[in-house]
Amino acid sequence: MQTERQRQLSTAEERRDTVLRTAIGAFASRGYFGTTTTEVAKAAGISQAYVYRLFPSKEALFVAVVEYCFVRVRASLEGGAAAAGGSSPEAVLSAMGDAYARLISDNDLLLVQMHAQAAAVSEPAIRDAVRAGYARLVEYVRGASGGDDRQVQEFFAVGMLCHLVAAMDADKVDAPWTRTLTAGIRHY
Amino acid sequence: MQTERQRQLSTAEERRDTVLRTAIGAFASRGYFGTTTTEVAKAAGISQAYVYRLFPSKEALFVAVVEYCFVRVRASLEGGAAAAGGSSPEAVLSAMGDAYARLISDNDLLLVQMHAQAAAVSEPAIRDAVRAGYARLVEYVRGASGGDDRQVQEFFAVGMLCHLVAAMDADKVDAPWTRTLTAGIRHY
DNA sequence: CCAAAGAGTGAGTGATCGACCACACATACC
DNA sequence: GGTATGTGTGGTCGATCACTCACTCTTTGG
Repeated sequence: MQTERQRQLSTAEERRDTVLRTAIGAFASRGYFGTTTTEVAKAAGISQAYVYRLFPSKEALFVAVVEYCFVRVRASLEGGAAAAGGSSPEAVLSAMGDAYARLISDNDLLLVQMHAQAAAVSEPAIRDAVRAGYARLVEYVRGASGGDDRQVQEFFAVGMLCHLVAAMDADKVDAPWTRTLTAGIRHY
Repeated sequence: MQTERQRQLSTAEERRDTVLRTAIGAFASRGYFGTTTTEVAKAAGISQAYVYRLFPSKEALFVAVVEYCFVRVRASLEGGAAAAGGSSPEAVLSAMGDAYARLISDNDLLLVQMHAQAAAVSEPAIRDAVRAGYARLVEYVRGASGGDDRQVQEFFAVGMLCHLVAAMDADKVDAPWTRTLTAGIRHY
């Protein structure tokens, strides 16, 4: 029987995609400095040595993960904007916020963003990636929503507040101060 | 000549203070995971071994640094509130924001805060310190300003936006998106 | 069927990490 | 002066880090 032989090995391109997807979970808890390439390899189901076949360095790997996160965030905002149609800036921004809240109901994406910002201070390559990511994000939000500077700024300020809430797991604490910080922030 | 013999050795308490002050600069760029105890020791002018005489572990040291940062932030806000007298919530919050902006004109304090938030995800002791710090800060801002939930939340949201701006060194980039994010944010 | 190219790994490399100990020196107290 | 206590360091520990190399197995194409 001449059955169509199934491939056992993935192509390098497929593996790179797998690594990018799974590395988000690996980097989420301990960030760039605190996460080892062994942990990334384990999450992707490959050997640590092969990580270095797919990416030239840990830094390049992390930068690729960060860029991948920005792509997903942007795709999520596009979905939100599309759902809102061409209505008022307030409505579009609200729909975007809602889509973003759904995207990060699993916190990993958000945590990687936060760790990337922290690592951006000392690692120029990461800083460039974060800058480029936010540059595209800000301009996209401005264009798609039609909001003014103040509205766009508030949109990102609230997003940053989400980072703080998620990092502290403030949802788990029932107190006046957490209710103040999380007021009006959607959570799925 | 019986001159008053000068002490050559510091007391452990003085050394601990020195370490806390200087460790802010050490932890600022690479955070909890990325900063070595050797770097902390060098910044304080003592041997790495002695760091472990003064603090039981790297984690306990970092927690102490974070708590020290919160104390300084709170003192700064108190100064701002005092300068504003007992005027309207908006005026007090503005004065606090101004005092805070002066405090972090040197970015180290702000960067440590950001790194602490990031490390809080995986290190329970750090998370507790960050939670406690923000709990006190939120309640203090609420009480001293007399602002409502929305005003207090916005105060901290803008603060978080400051973190992002500082991490990316967005001031150094002259572009529409950086102007949007940094609009109205004081900087000394 | 065979050879070139690609996928994938075990077993390391030197360097560096957090932590620790034995020991030297300074101070305080009697 | 002597001794108990506190300040401070050099040297080193096992573990672990990012990264590399030699090698095996699979797939492709003629």
